[in-house]
Amino acid sequence: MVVILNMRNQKNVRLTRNTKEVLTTLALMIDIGRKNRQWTQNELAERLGVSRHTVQHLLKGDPGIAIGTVLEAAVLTDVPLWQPESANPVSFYHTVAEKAALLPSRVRKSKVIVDDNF
Amino acid sequence: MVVILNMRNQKNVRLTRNTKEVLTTLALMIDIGRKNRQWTQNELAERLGVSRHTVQHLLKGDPGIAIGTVLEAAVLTDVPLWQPESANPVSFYHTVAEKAALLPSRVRKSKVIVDDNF
DNA sequence: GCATAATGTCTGTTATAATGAACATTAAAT
DNA sequence: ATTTAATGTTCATTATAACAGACATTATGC
Repeated sequence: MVVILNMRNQKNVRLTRNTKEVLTTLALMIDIGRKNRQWTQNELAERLGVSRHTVQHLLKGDPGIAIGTVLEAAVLTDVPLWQPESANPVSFYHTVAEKAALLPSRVRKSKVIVDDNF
Repeated sequence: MVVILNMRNQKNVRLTRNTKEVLTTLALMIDIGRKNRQWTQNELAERLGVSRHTVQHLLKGDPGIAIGTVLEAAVLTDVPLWQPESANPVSFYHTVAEKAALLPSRVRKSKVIVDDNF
């Protein structure tokens, strides 16, 4: 017998070890950027337009924080996401968008494709 | 006179053009991974432990989705975050952690440092 | 060592993200 | 062309992220 209880919100989303690793690393990089810029948690909160309370959770790697807020923090503190250094985000987006355009708009179970080289 | 109204939640967090770009690119990459794996939105939702509704918002680049959910989706669909190909996540984390350990635990306004090379 | 600003931690409240369900639409396989 | 599964869209409800505020702790600059 399997009982699923309240499988509804972020708190109950099972996170892989990998995901936790990425999450804490990202938070750490943002905090490093913040310190290098000599910003207090309050200053970062103001720049983001959120409360200090939220920033603290963000810096701890809380999985429940809105992704928009976290990415904005990453951008403000110059944390590199994909592009190692060069390769501006816009052109990278277009590269991805072009790949996406080649795929069918829906998935329908029949043939099997396992290929995704970014 | 400056009026700040309801500057409280994710909906009101101003996002940079850059952040939006990153957000939609990430969502697109996840969707590509999903399709390559022949997963329906429902299947992805089940694997994530969230509703299909949430998955749809996630795939549209909704900034309000919990970052834990989005990163988990990225991991499940093999979307690379930082490391172009090699460099496993664990060692990368330690590299960042070591950098962080060298910084003071608090920020106090006096001298100015502007350096953050990841 | 001292002063104090920065950070840690807690609480009650509010806004909203996430949910489930239902129905409409549309693209892919036949 | 037809069938039907996948996706799009809406809605009321519920769980919780984010909030303000207050106080405790502690690291940093002096």
